[in-house]
Amino acid sequence: MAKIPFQAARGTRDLYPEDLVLVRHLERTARNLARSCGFAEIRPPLFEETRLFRRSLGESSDVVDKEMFSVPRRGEAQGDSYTFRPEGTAGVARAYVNGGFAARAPLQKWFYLGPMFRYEKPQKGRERQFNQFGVEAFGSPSPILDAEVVDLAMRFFEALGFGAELEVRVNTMGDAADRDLWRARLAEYFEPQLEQRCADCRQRFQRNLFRLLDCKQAQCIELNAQAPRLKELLGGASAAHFAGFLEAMRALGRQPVEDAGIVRGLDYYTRTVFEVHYPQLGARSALCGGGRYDGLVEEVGGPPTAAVGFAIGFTATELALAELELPPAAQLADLHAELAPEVFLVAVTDEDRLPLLGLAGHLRAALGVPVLLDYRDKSFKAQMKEAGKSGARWAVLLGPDERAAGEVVLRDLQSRSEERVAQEDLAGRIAGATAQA
RNA sequence: GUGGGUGUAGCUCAGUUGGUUAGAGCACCAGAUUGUGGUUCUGGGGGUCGGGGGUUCGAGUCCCCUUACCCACCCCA
Repeated sequence: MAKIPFQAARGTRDLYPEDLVLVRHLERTARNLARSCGFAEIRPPLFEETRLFRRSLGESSDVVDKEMFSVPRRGEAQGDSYTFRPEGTAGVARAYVNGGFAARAPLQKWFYLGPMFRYEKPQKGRERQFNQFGVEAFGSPSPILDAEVVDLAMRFFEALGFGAELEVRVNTMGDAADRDLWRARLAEYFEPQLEQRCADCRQRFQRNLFRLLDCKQAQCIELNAQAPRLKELLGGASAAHFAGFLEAMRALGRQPVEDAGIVRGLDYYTRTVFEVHYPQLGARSALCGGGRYDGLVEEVGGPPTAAVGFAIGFTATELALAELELPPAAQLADLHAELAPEVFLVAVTDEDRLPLLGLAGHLRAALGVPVLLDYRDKSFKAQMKEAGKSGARWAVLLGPDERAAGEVVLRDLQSRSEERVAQEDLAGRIAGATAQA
């Protein structure tokens, strides 16, 4: 490859107009769906004080341990460093507290769209900057809310065209007390068998006990079969919550798959946790993760507040869509039509260029549609070529004859038919024809 | 952080056992007589063969280093 002085930073990519067609489609789908469920958009800053993430995600999480994009502060006292958000929940919870919602309007259902940052080694389906769609609902411990949140995630993928194989896997992490008990039991159970387990598991035993449960090594899977199950240690309130959640899911017509291996990587989860999978995609089938985090708001300085949410990564979603050949060709063509101009103005001679510029301004103001013309001194014929290639519906031709008569030639580039139209009637004529079609 | 693969025009790739001025398709630009597009034809611009070093009479082709990207592991969206 030729020597290029600069390139996009590792793990980042440029989204060109062509790429944004799909991104906007995802965002539009997310916005419409979220709004229909009563979620309002929120946009917290892209970076926060580092300690917010340390506190909320947990010191031992991989994200905090080695994946943070942090920048030192300068000249501002000895403040904490800043970190570009590796996920959305912590910042949204912080915003909830700062906005004083706990006191004035505790029930809030919010969603966000935007980039997240993790300092990881990039590979397929993983970037250092990636977009997420997430929702967070604060102020209710009701399992009905959990179910509605999960349902929203499912509907997002359904709206994009994912088929009936879409699957939601659920589990419960219990509350803090349940988890302490479970952690102790697991430690007792795992310790004597460490010798027989894989090296990764011996590492995990120190770092994050729960992760031993979703190890993929054959011998570890076997050993996990007899491991103490949280479900059996669950306190009454947590058990009732999980049962209520499953019931609400059924009321929504969902059949969640219970999977004790769903153990999310961040510390803040309590009770309900879930992932949306599309098994057809194999190893990369997880498209969405989320759950309840009743302790987080308090953790970041607010009053005890129940909350539940999820995050969907667009990188994985885009990969999955490509795999499934979605959106279908016809819809994709419609989406790409956004890039095409409506009208392309063509000058027959150089003397027609300035009058055409005036006409362009007039049409843009009157119609509010994209109107293009040539800026490269192309010949009349070349301009026609460009008009055709641009995907414009209409070509408007202006030559000396038309100029003398105060008219233009309006050509329909699809039907190849054309007519002469008075310049003052042009906008109305185009608007009329478009409305008819 | 660990391991593997790849790196030739904007894009997708050819380049024989190392041998003269490095090619194709697509894209781009311009023409194919007088004011009309998407097909076709002709012509054109564009590459220090990722970078550095070495072997050789001679390297895109062999060796070493380096860098970027990709893929897998870890972990996750």
